[in-house]
Amino acid sequence: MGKGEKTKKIIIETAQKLFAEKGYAAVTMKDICEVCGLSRGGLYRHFSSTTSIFIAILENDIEINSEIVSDAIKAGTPAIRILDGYFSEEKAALFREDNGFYFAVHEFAFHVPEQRSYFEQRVSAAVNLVSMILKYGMKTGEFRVLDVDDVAYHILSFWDGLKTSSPMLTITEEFVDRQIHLIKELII
Amino acid sequence: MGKGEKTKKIIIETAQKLFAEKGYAAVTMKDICEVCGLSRGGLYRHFSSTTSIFIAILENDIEINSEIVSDAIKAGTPAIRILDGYFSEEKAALFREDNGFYFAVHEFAFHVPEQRSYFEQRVSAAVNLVSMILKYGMKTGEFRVLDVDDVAYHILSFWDGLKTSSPMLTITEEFVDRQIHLIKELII
Amino acid sequence: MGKGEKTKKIIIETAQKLFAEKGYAAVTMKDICEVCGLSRGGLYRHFSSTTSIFIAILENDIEINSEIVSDAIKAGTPAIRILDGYFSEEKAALFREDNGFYFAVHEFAFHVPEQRSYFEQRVSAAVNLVSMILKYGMKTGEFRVLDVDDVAYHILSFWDGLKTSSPMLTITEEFVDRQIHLIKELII
Amino acid sequence: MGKGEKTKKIIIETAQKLFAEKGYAAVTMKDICEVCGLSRGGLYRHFSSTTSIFIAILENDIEINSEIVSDAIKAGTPAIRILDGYFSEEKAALFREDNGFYFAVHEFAFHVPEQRSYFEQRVSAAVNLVSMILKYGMKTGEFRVLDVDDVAYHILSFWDGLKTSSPMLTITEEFVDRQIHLIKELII
DNA sequence: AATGAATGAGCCTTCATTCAT
DNA sequence: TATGAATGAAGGCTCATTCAT
Repeated sequence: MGKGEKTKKIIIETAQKLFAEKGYAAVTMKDICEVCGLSRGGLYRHFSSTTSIFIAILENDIEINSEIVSDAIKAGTPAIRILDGYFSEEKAALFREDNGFYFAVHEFAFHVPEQRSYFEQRVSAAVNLVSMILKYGMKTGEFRVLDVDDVAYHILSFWDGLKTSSPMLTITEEFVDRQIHLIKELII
Repeated sequence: MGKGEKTKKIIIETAQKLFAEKGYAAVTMKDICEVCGLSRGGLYRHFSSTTSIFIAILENDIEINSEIVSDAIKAGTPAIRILDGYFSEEKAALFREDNGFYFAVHEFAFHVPEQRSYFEQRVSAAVNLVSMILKYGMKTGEFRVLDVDDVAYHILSFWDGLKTSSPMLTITEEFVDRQIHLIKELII
Repeated sequence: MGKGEKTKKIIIETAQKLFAEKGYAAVTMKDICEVCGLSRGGLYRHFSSTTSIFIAILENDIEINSEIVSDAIKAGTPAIRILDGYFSEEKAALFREDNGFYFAVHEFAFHVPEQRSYFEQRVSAAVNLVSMILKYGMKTGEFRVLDVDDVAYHILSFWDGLKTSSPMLTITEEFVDRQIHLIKELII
Repeated sequence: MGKGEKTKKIIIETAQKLFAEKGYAAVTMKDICEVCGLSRGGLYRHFSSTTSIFIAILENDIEINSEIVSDAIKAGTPAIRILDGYFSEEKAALFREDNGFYFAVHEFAFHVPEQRSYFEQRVSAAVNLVSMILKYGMKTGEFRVLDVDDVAYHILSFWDGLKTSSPMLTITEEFVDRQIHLIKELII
């Protein structure tokens, strides 16, 4: 990896933390310079705007959950186990310190309409993931839902609401566990 | 209402539309001057920052649903009818043009931590409202839920996710109707 | 004249001197702030670029020679006298301290192609002026030229060359007088 | 010619076109890097500023007209023929695409006073050239002028005005031919 | 109450210039 | 010789904020 690539990687990783902390709109190029320990000109050599940095973060931040899930399905893991895995990851995300990045993604999509495709991709990827698990659970006879896609979207939307608000609310683990329990009742 | 009060009202109403359109962070005092047709000094006579204007909007925007619901309960309206009313209002909000204001409220809460109480109040008021309906439905025997508060929060979080993302996604009426149907199955 | 108008006038007049001194391309908004004793924001309230300031100067700098000449013609002043008057003004311009403004106008026309109309107007106005004098002199029998327009353009081009180079060369009064004498021989 | 010399030559030639197109003041080292296909460091190895590059261009661009003219005189070519040759070269320059370089030279002289000697040399070389032709024409009895130097400077100044403005004005060949004709009448 | 002129701070952006490789 | 990463200074531009009118 060349020197330029290394710097780019540092920028992407450091900036992501900053966006998680301050949201999308409040971050300036100057802020990013500071946290990266780079001069103005040095940062501009690699990125010309916060928008382009954010896009680079999104491209770098592709979730690989999908593979984990399809591998588990191939391996014959019980659907409920896979679902639990998914839920515990989502739960963990709620309590991670970079918890605010999820909100920043929403803010980015709101403020930069021409880049909404990234947002839409994330949403549909997530819906597909949940759908995949549900369909598999239907096949194994573990789950019983009326319309897989609707339920998948419902679950997604629920998590979305929770994750978007979590930086602003005090949420306890027990509370999240009860919510997870509730969803599981809905589909079993 | 004195002239000052009138101007204040105009500012609050006009600015709310602007926040709905551009979100919280992107709106400047200058923007508000322009849409209100006021000069800089004129606006500052009434408000000293976008934050204070946003707070005034929030205070002005207190939802009166609560009364409608409690009145309906007193009147002995079937719980399912009340719930349907609530849902159709939420649905309507998704397709209103000021659809983005809901997102702006989240942005405000994220960026102005010291004012999160407004956000928390809104959330808890909404949870209480749904709780009230659910409890009433339990009493009338129309609904059957395990834990009223958990379900209320679940429903809230679902709507929250939907409303927060709706400005960025294309959502159809049929889709929302199916989601509402799904929730109703969950509690009946 | 309102306060804004006054400030605008000050900017136009002060900036013209600066352009005369430094040329068009080398002048920055910051420079103009400094010479005008205005803050950045204060200057930007009135003009958004050096280009717009330069245009305002050009609009303000319309030469009124044309009227002087036509008045003189109406009054029956000998053509040679009118021509002498024109030449002595041009000569004076060569030795004035704002001598460089003429070059700045050329620079402006070169660097801002979309605004060349101002340059073309100046050139054709000047040609017309000289033409007018020559035609009058032909009528009074004082001058004898083959083609009035060609000679007018020739004279203009000569002065243009002199004026454009004068800030960079050391030119003496005697030299200019001899050149004027030469032109007069050409047309008499 | 070593590799360094070759690169230097490329820079000088490529940069001259750029100066002809954009003038002196608007060209940056970065621009020159780009048109030369050189990196920043690569360019700086040879030249340390746009000024030094411009000077190198001027040194490289010494006109050899003088020799052509003196050779023609030695060969006994009629003065009018030599003058015509000079004029047609000047005319050609007006319609060449690097037409703007002449203006760039003026700009350079205006903005870099400490290097005006190059400008002065060019002017006096040109005056001398025309003087030489005129004197020769006087000797052969072809021309009749009062003061050779004054007329030479007059002619020069006329061309200078034309060449300096030509990038900004639309000039036709017929127009230039008529102007040349006019000058010839002046001296014959 | 309201206007709009002015200030000054702060971010954006582009370069000239240097330097390790 | 040449590359391209990095610095830092300079100028552009926008705003929040104040103030005389």
